[in-house]
Amino acid sequence: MAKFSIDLDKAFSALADPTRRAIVSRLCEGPKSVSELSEPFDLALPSLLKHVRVLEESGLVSSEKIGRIRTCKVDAHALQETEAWINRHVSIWEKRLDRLEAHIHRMKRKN
Amino acid sequence: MAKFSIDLDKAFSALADPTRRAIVSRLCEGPKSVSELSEPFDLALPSLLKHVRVLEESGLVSSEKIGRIRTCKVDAHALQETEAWINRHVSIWEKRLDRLEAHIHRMKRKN
DNA sequence: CCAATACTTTCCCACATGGCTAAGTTTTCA
DNA sequence: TGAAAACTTAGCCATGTGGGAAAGTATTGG
Repeated sequence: MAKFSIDLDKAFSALADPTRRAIVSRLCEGPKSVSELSEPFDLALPSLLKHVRVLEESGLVSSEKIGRIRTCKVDAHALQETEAWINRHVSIWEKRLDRLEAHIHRMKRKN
Repeated sequence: MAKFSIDLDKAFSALADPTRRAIVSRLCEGPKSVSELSEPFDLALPSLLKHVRVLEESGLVSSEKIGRIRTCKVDAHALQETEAWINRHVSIWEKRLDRLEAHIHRMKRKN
């Protein structure tokens, strides 16, 4: 099976921070420069930039610098992969939950 | 709107650790005691216990101590809530991605 | 060509996290 | 009752994370 091109550890921990979830949400509205991105946050630029770097490392966001402006955008491909993984994982959980419930049911019968 | 009873920050950061994802997976097979849980891991008991505590704080796992044995299990309710949130969020992302793609499409036309 | 703009780098700090060992505590069983 | 089992607590350590200020580096626009 093909290896994941996204890293779950990195994806989950990237999304564990509310500021970063907000950044992803804003970028879903359309690409933005670093300073545009920083507007709604009460954060110094270097701090915001760190969040952007974390999101880039996770593969959820990508950016390109043209002239003096770095434009950031959501990486549609990575998002779709994340979504695909989530769907798969949720279905695994569902199956296991069914088993768990069946197990609990059996236990109750025995009492 | 009703407040979430699970905390996204905590849920995501709980799942960001591979050991904790493995614990959740094992618990999906059925409830387990702390020492049963620890078997496949090369971890001292207190370290494993810390992971369990993190999962409990996130609401994904619950446990009960009877006698000297603490039995841990996946919290089906919290899992379903997490799943529900994920589904909702993915659909928000999809809508926004559509908008993003439409935006890119418009940009391309202008060139 | 020089000032303003837009990052970027380089530190620094406080606190959280993940690991450990050692020393409890509480139950259970012989 | 007294040792073994199953956690639990306390404390230590190294590393990672999220925040900042200050100074540096390109790129413009006038």
